[in-house]
Amino acid sequence: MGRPKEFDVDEALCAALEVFWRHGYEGASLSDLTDAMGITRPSLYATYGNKEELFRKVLDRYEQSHLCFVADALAEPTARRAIERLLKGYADVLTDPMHPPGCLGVNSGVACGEAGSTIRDELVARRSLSERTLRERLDKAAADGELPPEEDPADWARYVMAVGLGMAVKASSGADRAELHRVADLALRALPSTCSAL
Amino acid sequence: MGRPKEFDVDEALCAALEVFWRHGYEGASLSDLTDAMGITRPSLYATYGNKEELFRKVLDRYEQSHLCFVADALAEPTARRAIERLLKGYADVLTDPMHPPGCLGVNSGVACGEAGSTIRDELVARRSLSERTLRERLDKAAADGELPPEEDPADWARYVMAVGLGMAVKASSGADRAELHRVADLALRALPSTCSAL
DNA sequence: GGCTCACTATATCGATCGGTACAAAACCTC
DNA sequence: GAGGTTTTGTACCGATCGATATAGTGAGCC
Repeated sequence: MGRPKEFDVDEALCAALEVFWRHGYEGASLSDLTDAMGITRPSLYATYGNKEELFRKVLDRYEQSHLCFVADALAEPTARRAIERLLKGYADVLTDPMHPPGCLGVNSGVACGEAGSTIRDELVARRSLSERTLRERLDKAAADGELPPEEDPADWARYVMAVGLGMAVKASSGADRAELHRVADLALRALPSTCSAL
Repeated sequence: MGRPKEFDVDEALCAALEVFWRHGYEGASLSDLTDAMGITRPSLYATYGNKEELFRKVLDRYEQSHLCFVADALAEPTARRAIERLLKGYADVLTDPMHPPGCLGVNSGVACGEAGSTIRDELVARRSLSERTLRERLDKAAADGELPPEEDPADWARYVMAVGLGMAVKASSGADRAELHRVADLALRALPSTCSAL
């Protein structure tokens, strides 16, 4: 019962994603958002809560629709293949002309004012979780003998994450897909030879 | 003639640097700045112009007082030593507990609203200049035979920059000095063996 | 001492920020 | 249709944004 919504909740969320992606969390104003989403301010609050909750919903959608390649990458049989697919897939997302350049999480969470500190913490936590997931994959590689015992999986996970984050900043600055793929190729050269043998 | 200033221009600039470094360009409000600088709003405008000009002055000071190690690093006799000193020195600055974590330029320039777009462009240009300077150092390495002819100095410069930028994001997220040094160590492993021989 | 000049402080500017109160409009059930 | 419920559009809230007008204050010069 009651009056039905005149807009598609998921479609509007997608429009909000575009705005947050381009301008970051604090850089995106409610006017920017409502304009892009094609809805009015009260509709936004009634449907998504407030700006912060909307951003969290956008984040979830972003991860499951643009970062979904991560799970497949980690499922690759070798650590080298996994890391390569991780970095190349990330490079593709960061420079896809269909979307704003760079990474939503990095664009929104590097620095902020007082208002965005909780969002910043949330993004730090999500990145930390990603690194942990990668480390666990590399733990497995170490157990399989793919990573020599003198190598620390945590160090390698941190290194791969750092390269990815750096690619994200470079993408925001205008780097294109080919450039980031070359970055990934050079980054892969650091892997121990026992990794590249497979 | 006239009434003398009651504050030290350079000291106040240093306080402004701290605020911008911590909160980014847009995240730092004029109230944050004047409070930290210990001066009133009209004094700020009379002395530094406006927020944007103040930030540019802060940027210049930042580069010459915290990024001054770059010139020394590039002057190292070998490319490997240069890159190592570049990354290690950068890691030290990013995690120096005397200052806010991360890089002023990265914290301020990844994403922004409408107001900060000219600042963003400026920061992109400065990073581009840094990468160009590094590439020219690697051109020399290639000419010296230190870098094999099949290796592209531009690719290596881009890779090193990406690693540095990634370390900056990780530092903003709480990574410490030792962690970033290990990232740098792994990044250095990618270098061709002809580089590491020296 | 008077004068000039640069700096300081208060108070405020219009614009925009995130967030809502209110009432008209559109749908359902009965 | 009538009543109840939800969404919509408008208009607005207090707070804060960057930026100033204006008046008062303190120093050097004649």
